[in-house]
Order: sequence, then structure tokens, then C-alpha cells
Amino acid sequence: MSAPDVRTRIVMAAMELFWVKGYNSTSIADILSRTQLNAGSLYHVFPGKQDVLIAVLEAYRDGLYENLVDPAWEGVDDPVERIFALLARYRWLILETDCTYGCPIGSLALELHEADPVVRELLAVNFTGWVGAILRCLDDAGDRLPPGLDKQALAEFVLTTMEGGVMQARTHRDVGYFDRGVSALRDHFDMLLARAARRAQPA
Amino acid sequence: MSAPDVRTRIVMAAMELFWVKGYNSTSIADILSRTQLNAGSLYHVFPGKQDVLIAVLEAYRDGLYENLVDPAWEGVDDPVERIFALLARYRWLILETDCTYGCPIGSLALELHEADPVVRELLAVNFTGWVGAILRCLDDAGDRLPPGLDKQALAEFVLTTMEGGVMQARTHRDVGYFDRGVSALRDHFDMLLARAARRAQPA
DNA sequence: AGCCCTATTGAATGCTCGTTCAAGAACCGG
DNA sequence: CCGGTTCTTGAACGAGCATTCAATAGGGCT
Repeated sequence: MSAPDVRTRIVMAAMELFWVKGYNSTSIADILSRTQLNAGSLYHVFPGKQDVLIAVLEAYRDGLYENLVDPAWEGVDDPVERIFALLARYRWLILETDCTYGCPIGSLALELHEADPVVRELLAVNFTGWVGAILRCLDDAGDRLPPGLDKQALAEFVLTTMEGGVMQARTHRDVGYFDRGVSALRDHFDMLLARAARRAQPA
Repeated sequence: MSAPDVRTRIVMAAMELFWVKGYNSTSIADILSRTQLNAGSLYHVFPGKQDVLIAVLEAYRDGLYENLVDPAWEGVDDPVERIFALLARYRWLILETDCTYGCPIGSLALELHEADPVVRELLAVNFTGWVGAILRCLDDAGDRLPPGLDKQALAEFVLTTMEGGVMQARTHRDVGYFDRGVSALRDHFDMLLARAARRAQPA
């Protein structure tokens, strides 16, 4: 319950500000006023603004399960349903933000056009972590999915569905765009599950 | 062959700069040096920077078929193949830019967090136009697709696949992410076409 | 108390940005 | 060739930006 240290306060404030305003549109002054710190304190901990971004991306990477995946999977055991539970969590975030929600990683990935290699690598790692969580579900689904299915590709496709749905929902300010994307993915899974069942049934 | 007028030169330069560097990272000075114009000339035509953005988005909207769709569809008549021909064009763009390609509209949609209503509407209209082109293909495919299929949703799903694939390909600097997304969408279409054929065959 | 190292303060710096505007050039109808 | 309008020039402005740093405070050790 003790006050978090300076570094943590900065990272948490920057996390939210980068998410709401984007990286370039967030000034150091924004972070300072939000954290009630002075410029020197920030620059004592971080060499520069980009290093704050790096710390934010590391925080997303390290908090993936704790902050996003585990809450979404609470009370959901079926591996396939876990995938859609995670997507449902994003739907909730969209509603909670009046359809202004944007995936923090996706937004940063598209905003930073000439990103430093370290930053780009962290963006990629964040995507890989997310896809890894889905991949775990697909592995757990075992032979309910067709044999020979490229599970890595399918896991990436789930991320694609989320990112595309979030992007369109925000642009149109309408969850329907997200819902229809998830619905299409659901059809995709249903067809895959049906195909696997058809092969398994006639033993 | 005569030199294009000032407005056109500005819009064309801004189109490329916004695409390469993003909106916020492109300065008026960038546009001026690229067009060899002076500040006064730009401000004589446009009230401000945002109006340049609006003109750029209108140009994308108005040039959708001429600059993107028609070239992609040249020599491709089958409506379903036209969808994948359009995606193939994006694949080519990704390769042409060494996997740094980003959809101009998608990038702007995620970069502009607190966008003016006019700008947001134009972003939405651009998406709608793109989806409309896909929808036309789906309609042309007629009863090759299952009856009762939500074609609007499927068309949006194609956009989702493109945006998600482009985003991941760029972040990982690897076309494979785009290819696997398209491949998953191909599977999706194959399964839909097979389902429709199964229903039609046993007359 | 005295010392040293770490942490904080907040004004100052230099830069870039979008935008303005008075002055002048180019154009055109009569 | 004149008068009026449109377009261009390019310096100037003020605001906001990331970053620096000398001065100061705090905390732990002897």
C-alpha cells in the first residue's frame, strides 16, 4: 500500500497517456503534471522520452497475463472459449471507452513509423506474447482441431481479427464492426471444429 | 503534361509524407521543401495543416478504384479471385517497401486519437469504400457463397485481414505474417464455398 | 555532527512547429 | 497600359517541445 516508486509512477502514467493520446502527442510535461514530478526526477531515472516508451512496452510485455489474459480467462476452462473470452474482454474495453478504444500496442506499432530497433523489437515481442497465449489455447484444444492445421497461423489470425475489429470499431464509433469480426472468426472456428469432428467420427 | 496546380502538388506531397512519416511527424516545412513552395502559397490554398489532411483523405476516397482497385483487378474476372488479387497487391506493396508498408488509412486512423469529426468521418468513408469494393465481389459471387451469409460482415472481415496482416508484417518486418493471414482467409473462403456447394449439389 | 552519495527542484536553453502578414509579383479584363 | 484581383514571397512570431544543469534537499553511515 506504500506509494510506488518514481519509476513505476512514471511508467504507469505514460502507459495511460500513450494509450489515450499516442506517443508523439504525449509531452514530457504531460507525464510530469500527471505524476506531480519535476523534469529532473524523470531525467534522473530515464535518459530520454524514448526510454520511457521502452519501459512502457516492457511493462505491457511483463504484465500480459496478470493484467489481461488471466482476468479474461477467469472461470473459463474450455480452450476455444478462452480465445473468445479474451476477445470479449476487448469488446468490454471498447464499450467502456465509448468506442474510442485502441489496442495500445497496435496503435504504437502504426504510429511509430521510423521506430528505433529496440522499440520495434518490443512491439514485436508484445504481439508474439499475445499470439503465444492464443497458441496455448489451440494446443490445449488438441484433436478437436483438424490435424495438420497451422496453429501458429491461426493464432496470428486471432490477433488480426482483434486488431482489425478494434480499428474499425473505433473509426466508425460502433462496436458492431468488432462484433461482426468476432462472429466471422467464430464461424471460422466452427467450420474447423466441424471438419475435425467429421474426420474423427467415422472411425 | 502541364505542371499540376499548387493544390494538387501539396496534396500529392502530403499523401506520401503522411504515409511515410505519419501526420504528426510531418511538418508544414516538410511539405514546403518537397513541393518547392513557400508557406504563404500553402496557406493561401489551405486554412491550416488539418485541411491538408482532409484533402489527402478525400483524394484517397476519390482515387480508390483508379489507383488501387482497378489495377489490382486487371486481368482477373472471377469475383472471389478479385478479393485475393487486391490482397496480393498489398503483398506487393509490403515487399516493395521492405516490409515497412503501412495502410495509409489504417495508420492515420490509429495515429489520430482525438480526431476532428470531419477527419474521422473521412477515415470511416475510406474504410467503407474499400469494404464496398469487396462487397461488390461477394455479390458477384452470387450463390457460390452460402445463402443467408452476412456478406457485409465478410467484406469487413477481408479488410480486417488486410489491416491485421499489414500491421503484423510491418512490426515483425516479415511478409510471412501477411501471407499466413491471407492463407487463413483463403481457408475461410474455401470452407464457405464448399458449404454452399454441398447444399447446392444434392438437388 | 559531519560526510557523501543519491534524489529533487525548477528555471533556463535551444530548437521546431504551425501560422501570420506586409510587401511585392503576376495575371487579366477593358 | 491601367486598375484590380489573385497569388507568391520569406521573414517574423509565439507557443510548445525535449532536454540540461547548477543549486538544494534528503538519507544513511561513521
